[in-house]
Amino acid sequence: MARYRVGIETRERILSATRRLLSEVGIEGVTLKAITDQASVGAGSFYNLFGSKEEAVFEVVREAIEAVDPDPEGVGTDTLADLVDAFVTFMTDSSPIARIYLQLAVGRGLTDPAIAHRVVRSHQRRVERFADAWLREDPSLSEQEATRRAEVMLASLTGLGLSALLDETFDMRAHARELVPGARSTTEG
Amino acid sequence: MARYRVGIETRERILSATRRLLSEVGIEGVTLKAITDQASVGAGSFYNLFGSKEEAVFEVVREAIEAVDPDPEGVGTDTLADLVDAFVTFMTDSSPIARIYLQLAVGRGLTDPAIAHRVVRSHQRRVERFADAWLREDPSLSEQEATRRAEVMLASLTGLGLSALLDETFDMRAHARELVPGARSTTEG
DNA sequence: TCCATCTTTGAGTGTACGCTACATTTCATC
DNA sequence: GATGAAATGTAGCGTACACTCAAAGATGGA
Repeated sequence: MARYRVGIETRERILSATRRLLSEVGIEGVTLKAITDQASVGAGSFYNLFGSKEEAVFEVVREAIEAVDPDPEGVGTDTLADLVDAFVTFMTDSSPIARIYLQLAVGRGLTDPAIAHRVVRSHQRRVERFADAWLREDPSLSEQEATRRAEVMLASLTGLGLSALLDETFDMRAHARELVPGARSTTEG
Repeated sequence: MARYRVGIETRERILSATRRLLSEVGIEGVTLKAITDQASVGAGSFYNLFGSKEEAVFEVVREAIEAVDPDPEGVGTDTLADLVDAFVTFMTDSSPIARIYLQLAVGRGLTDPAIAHRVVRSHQRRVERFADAWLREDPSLSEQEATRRAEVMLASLTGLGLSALLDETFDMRAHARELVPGARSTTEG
């Protein structure tokens, strides 16, 4: 499937339409008709390239989950402030993808154990990364304590991100900055 | 509508069935047939008492949201620890309803501005309540600073709650306890 | 007991959905 | 330009859903 140039382009138009619909209308608004209309493609073409509607949705969602992770190259070197900053940027600048991610994690993850598992796994990877940064920040910490702090910090960031997505006037960056030790009450941009 | 005794009883059977379905099958499993079967009622009876399926679902969720707040009579007296405890209890003990609440707040709020507004409003009321508690805990705080801390605290609780709902092994209460100043590292139950 | 009013029933309506069948057109290769 | 594979558009299938309606039954004040 999708061996020729046009087929590949069509596939991308479909994914793009699906992504857009997911972020703007939510998972309930993603009907086959909506996708094919948005992509200017017939239903037959769709099923020539994807096995089911879910398959296209999953593809988009998979990309969204991966996009949460900040700059994979920086593993083991970035500071807490870097990680927090990357998370905030993801939530505010890439808000359509962030919306999809949260909608998926909450909307489907809470009922579908398979999705819940995926979300939890990627969450744990992020916790490890934050815990490492905590240890670098304060080497006297026990590994357990670092993990605990990472867990709370990520939970806070997720909650703040949720507020930001629901309320456009919410200044997520300012609040998030307060989570980083040593950065308290600084007003620098 | 529902002026006679039987009508009132039917209404309650329907709400009860809806509540049960919401918590056991999730919002997607709540079909009219499921509700009316579960309540042993014809579709016509349902529409004699409710204007739409959404109306019944909303009623159940509204009741659930009210249950989040600990003892509304105690406004202005409960401590931070009380408030945190009530939130944790809601998330862990009433987890089916908490699931629905989060699913609705996030799943719908992210796409429907009207719902987003409702969620933000009820969130702000809770923030005020937490801010008051912060001020009582530490009267030297400015109102602004108290609100800021309340905001972050609630975000953290929401995030931790999400983790708890996604991952059954997650100990939300232990993590939440660390958010309350002065409670650090205590292990008392 | 009567009877106006409230309540229940469930077959039926319209609609939206995911998906398929298939005839037609476009594409890459020779 | 002939060929076969790939890609496309459309009409429509079956299903599931929320919701309606007319007729029958239950209720309770007089």
